[in-house]
Amino acid sequence: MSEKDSVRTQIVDAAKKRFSHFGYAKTTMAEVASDCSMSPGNLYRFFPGKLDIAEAIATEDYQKHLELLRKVATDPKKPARERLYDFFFEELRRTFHKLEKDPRAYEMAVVISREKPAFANWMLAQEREILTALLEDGNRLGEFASPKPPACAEHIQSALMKFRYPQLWSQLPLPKLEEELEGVMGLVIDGLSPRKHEAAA
Amino acid sequence: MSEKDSVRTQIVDAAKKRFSHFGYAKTTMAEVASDCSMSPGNLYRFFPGKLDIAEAIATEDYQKHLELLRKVATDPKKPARERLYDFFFEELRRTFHKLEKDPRAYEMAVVISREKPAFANWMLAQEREILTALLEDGNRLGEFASPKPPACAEHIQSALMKFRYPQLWSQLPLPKLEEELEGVMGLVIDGLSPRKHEAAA
DNA sequence: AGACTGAATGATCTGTTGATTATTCAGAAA
DNA sequence: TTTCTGAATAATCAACAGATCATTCAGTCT
Repeated sequence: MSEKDSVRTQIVDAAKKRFSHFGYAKTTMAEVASDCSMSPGNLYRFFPGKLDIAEAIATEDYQKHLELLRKVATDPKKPARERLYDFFFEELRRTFHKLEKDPRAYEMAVVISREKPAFANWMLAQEREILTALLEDGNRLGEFASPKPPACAEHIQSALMKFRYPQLWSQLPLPKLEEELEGVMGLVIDGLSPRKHEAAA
Repeated sequence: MSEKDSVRTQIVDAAKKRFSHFGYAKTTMAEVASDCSMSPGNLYRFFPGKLDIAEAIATEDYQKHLELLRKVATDPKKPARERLYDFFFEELRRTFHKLEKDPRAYEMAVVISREKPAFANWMLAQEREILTALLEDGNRLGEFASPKPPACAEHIQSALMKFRYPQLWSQLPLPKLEEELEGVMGLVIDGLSPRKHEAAA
């Protein structure tokens, strides 16, 4: 199976080069196969289809991002509230830069989320797991008072949806988006209701 | 000028019938003109183009919705918090029903928001005005503690963006959406942070 | 003059034809 | 037997022609 895995990564690497250079639509399976010195038919022994190669690339890339998010969410030097901010700012900045300057990445994002909606759901679920742990941690530290962290994580994701696909919603520049994210997170964390005394920092 | 206005409404009415019966794309200016017993060219003395007729229809329709929202937001029998809930539930339900059962309305919404992005901004701004007044009222009643109502209204709109275009984001059924809206609004109003004492109802 | 018409214009849509290309699979190679 | 090939298939895409339609405007009517 290690043999198979190595062929898989060879295919993924070849496809990655092609996709990022010429775009998803403009690269053919025959080209990827030829880059790997194999026949087009052989690709299908490793992937069900072209789209699944793209998904493998996206998954690999997203895993790196997830690792960073996990690091941000568990930084022992910072209070939970700050980690929550960092989490979503990291999210916004990554997406923005990735889609802003790289039309190839944008193309792939569009194709994958159209043809593989489950992938987007999987990403949300991955992050929700991190978020849930962060909320539980915040509860433990007395910084948050969230009765049902998993549901709450979902609500936070809903509230910040706009910042997850920044260029889909608005053509706002990054600084403006950051300003708005700041404001919305302030609401989510502190709410509209008055406090009788200052909340714990 | 009253003469002109009456012709305008005649045109809008004819277009409304055609659009809702056959769809925006499938009705021609010639048909609308003929329904009004006038030549196609004459339409352009009253509207710059076809899209502007659609915009006039949408505006008229939206005004009714706005009136209802204003009523909801200022209901003297209810606390501000409840009015805020009602406001966004009303918004969600209207959009959902309108776009759900009427593919013509959906088509027009798509066309207008693609070709006239300013229109969507105008709608947001209208609602933001109502929302700002509601927040100020809530502050006055001691129910809210919003330092800058106009900015805060914007943030609330951002957080609830997902519920403004329900079918664009998710294929969730209305009850699921309502449940989620409930959760997000809870967050926005009460926040994640603990309260030392119960907030004012 | 001012209100209107309707033919002319050019942009956009529709349907069709001929590639191109993802995917399959019968069979060759190992 | 298992691994791979590459021709065959079917789906999708690109380009083009013709038709349709939004928009304009020279000219008519009142």
